[in-house]
Amino acid sequence: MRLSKKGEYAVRALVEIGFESHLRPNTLIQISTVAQRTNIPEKFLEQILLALRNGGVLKSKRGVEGGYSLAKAPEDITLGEVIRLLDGPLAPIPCVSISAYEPCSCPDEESCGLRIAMQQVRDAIAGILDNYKLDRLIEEVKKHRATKVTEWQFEI
Amino acid sequence: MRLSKKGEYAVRALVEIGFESHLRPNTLIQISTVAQRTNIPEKFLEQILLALRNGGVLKSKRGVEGGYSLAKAPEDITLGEVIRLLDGPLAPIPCVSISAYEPCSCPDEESCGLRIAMQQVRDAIAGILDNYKLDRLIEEVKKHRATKVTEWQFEI
DNA sequence: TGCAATGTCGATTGGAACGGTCGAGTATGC
DNA sequence: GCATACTCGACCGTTCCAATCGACATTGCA
Repeated sequence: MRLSKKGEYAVRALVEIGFESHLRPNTLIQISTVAQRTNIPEKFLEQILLALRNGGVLKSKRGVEGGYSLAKAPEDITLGEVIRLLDGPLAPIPCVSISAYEPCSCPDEESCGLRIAMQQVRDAIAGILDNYKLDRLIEEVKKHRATKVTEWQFEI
Repeated sequence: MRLSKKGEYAVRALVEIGFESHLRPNTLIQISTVAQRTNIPEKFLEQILLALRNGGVLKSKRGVEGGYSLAKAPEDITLGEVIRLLDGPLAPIPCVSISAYEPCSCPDEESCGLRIAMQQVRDAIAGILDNYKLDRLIEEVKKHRATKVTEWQFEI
């Protein structure tokens, strides 16, 4: 029941990007900057941000003074959306997935007890992650960094 | 957020074994029989049942007329226990795991928004799976098979 | 006692997924 | 036309997964 590094990094990067555009609206932030601040390998982060861009969560601009910014408001980006984009369906087993259903090998799907249990797990996970919006995470970071903004300012 | 085949098979096999000892108390059931009825590759099932045995969920008897049976009452076996035995911790990321905590690479764990969200997911998953007992699954199968017991009887 | 049936266990394998890197290509602004 | 950035595809080592094989230990029974 693990979240992959890609999913983890994606959320962390998005929070950083969202936080930046909260501080300085209408500015772009570069991959290298995000990588430094979040502790994520730069080249790996690259393909994650690209996937987020193709998924419509980020937008980018090339060339000098280029970079990334959110493609929509933080309150319109859910964790569920982000994680699905990088890790695939949330459902623990394909036979309870809505977006990517596939029959399982069990002799009788209807009477499969595991399926009923996993349906509940799926609903619980989706219920949390699809209602967890990016703005909530950014708020959390904002609150926390405000207290140590003086030390933090000089770290760059 | 996937459940492995091992975890999936483990639960399905346990339901079958539990169902058998409900029908015919005090009898043992062999790996080969379970494999046939559940559609699980026999040799793979072998190492799963072994793990369950070492985890105290099953007990076995060797030799002719040997086989497996539950080591405790179905109402004392939870899905959480079984899945943890074969798939490790339920937590999506190690930094929210209780049984296998490990710090994550993020710069500030305390203000990490992802961590807070994942903590909720962890609690939700554990809340469901640790309260889902094997007897509930067996009951489900019993109810369902009762209606077609006549056809089913001659399949063996 | 000896054999066949059965469970136990370790080693191995093929393949996919994961985590990560490299280098060439392309758009942009000055 | 050059520096700066994103884009894209190939690659690589490791780990994990699902599954298999073969050897061995134990037991029941003739």
